Amino acid sequence: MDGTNPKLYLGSLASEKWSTFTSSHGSTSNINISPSNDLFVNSGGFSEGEMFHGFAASSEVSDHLNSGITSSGNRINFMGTDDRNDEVKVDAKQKNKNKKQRFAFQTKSQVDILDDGYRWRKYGQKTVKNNAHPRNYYKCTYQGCSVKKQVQRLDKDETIVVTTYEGIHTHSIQKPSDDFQNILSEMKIFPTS
DNA sequence: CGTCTTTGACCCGCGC
DNA sequence: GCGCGGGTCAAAGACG
Repeated sequence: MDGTNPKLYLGSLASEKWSTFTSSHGSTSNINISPSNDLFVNSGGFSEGEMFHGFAASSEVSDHLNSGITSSGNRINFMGTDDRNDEVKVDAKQKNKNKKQRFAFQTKSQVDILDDGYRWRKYGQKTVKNNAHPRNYYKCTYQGCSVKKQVQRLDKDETIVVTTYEGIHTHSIQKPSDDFQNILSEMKIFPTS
């Protein structure tokens, strides 16, 4: 529409230091973050055949993600969604609880909310630790659909908005957004070197 | 009026 | 068990 449209962020966050994520056991980690600066995905990936905002949860995507994770034993490198630098521990119990599908990405944008074609109702706002900017909570307004999303700016770089989706929509999109489709189509998943 | 936002209260898991 | 951090509820208000 105009110059305020969100743009895919292709900056240099990947060069920043990584944190260490330690799970109490094996393979399916709670947080799987691609080191690429424009996209990160967490919570165990997607199931075959599911669609998420035009992202096919294909094995191809999963493979890319898996190959993008440096894993040795229980240790997985990631870059925190909330800019934490500390060590985070997650046990098996918590992992099973957090089984919801999660999907997050960063955009460089002046506006917090980007039109993704769905209707959202804001139901909360919280100030989070170590971040001057509040986190906003939204829920899909479609009846029976319980998809949520969180929107938050990075503390270090307030031009960057982190949007985290949780869940899979039980319905089709009502008002397709060309802007958002463009963003998705520009996204790439880079394997870790 | 219907719809969405604001905002303090409430709740809950976790670490000390 | 208590406090903290983070997620949600819901009453009241804003706005078309």
